[in-house]
Amino acid sequence: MNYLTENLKANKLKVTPQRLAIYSYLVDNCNHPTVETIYNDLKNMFPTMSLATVYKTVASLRDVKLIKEFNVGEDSNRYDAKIETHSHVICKKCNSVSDYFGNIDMQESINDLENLSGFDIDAYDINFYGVCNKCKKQNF
Amino acid sequence: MNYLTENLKANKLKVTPQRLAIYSYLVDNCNHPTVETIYNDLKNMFPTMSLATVYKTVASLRDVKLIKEFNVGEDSNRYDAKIETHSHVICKKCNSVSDYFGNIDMQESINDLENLSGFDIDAYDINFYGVCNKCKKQNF
DNA sequence: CTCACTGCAAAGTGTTTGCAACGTT
DNA sequence: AACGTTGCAAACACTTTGCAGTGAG
Repeated sequence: MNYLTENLKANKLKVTPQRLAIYSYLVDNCNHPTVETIYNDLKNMFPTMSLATVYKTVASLRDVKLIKEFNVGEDSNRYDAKIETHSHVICKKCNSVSDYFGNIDMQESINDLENLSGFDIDAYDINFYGVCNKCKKQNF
Repeated sequence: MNYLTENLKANKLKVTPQRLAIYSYLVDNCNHPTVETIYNDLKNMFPTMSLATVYKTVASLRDVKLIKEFNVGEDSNRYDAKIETHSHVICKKCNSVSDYFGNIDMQESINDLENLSGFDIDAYDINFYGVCNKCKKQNF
C-alpha cells in the first residue's frame, strides 16, 4: 500500500480507482491543472469518468487538505498537491503556472500586520507575474 | 471637473453618470466590492442600471488600469481603485478584504527567480489569510 | 451489508454578448 | 451627427446538485 492510498485512508476517504487516479495525477504533475485538464488526461484510462466526479473528488481532497485549490485570475480553479509553503509564478503569455520554492521571509510583515490590526495571520500566498523564458524566446 | 472625470477622459472613456458613479464608488470604498455589491449599492440612485453595465464598466476601467481586478478564492471577483502596490488581508471568518500598505521587499526574491528560471517578473501579489480582530472578539 | 462514491442530466451562479435605444462628445 | 454606452434578455462557462446504481470497507 503506497503512501497515496495511506493518505486517503487516513482521511477516511474510500480508495476508489478514480479517486486514486486523480490524486496520483496531481502528485505527479507540477503543472497545477484545472478540473478540465485532469478530466481530459484521465478519460483515456477511465472512459466513463465524468467531470462531476473530478469536481467532487478535488473538493474532497481539498477539504481534507491533501491538495490546495487556487486561482490566478483565470475562469477556472487550479489544483496543487504540493502542500508545503511555496509561491506561484504565472506567465502572462502562455498562462503557465510554475513553482518557486525560494525562501521568502514574511515574519516581519506578519508581526507588523498583527500588531497593527489585531489580525491573526496563519497563511499567505505570493504570486509572481511575468513572462516565462520560453515565451520570451518566441517573442510570443 | 474633478480628477475622476479627468482620469476617465484621459483614457478616452466617455463620462456617463453610471460610469462616474461606479468609478467614484470604487475610489471612495476600501472594502474591495464585488460587481454584485456595487450594483446593489448604486441601484437606489440609478434604478434602471443593470448588472451588465456594472460588468462592462469595471472591465473598461480595468482595461485602462484605473482599477484592479482580483480574486481571493471566492466565487466572484473583487475590484480596487487603489493601484499602488499593496497587499490584501483576508478574514477567513467574515470574508472581509482589507489593505496592508507595509513595505515588503521582494527584490531579492525577484532577482533570484529571474536568474533561476529566466522569467521576467513585472508584478506580484501578496495575500494574507487569517481572522480579523472583530471576528476574534466575537469568537465567530 | 452499508454507506460513500460514481456518473449522468439538470440546475445554479457568475459573467459575457447581441442588439436596439440612448446620450456624451 | 457619430459613435461609445446602456440595459435588457439570451447565451455562456464553470461548478454544484439530485438521484439511481455501484462498489469499497
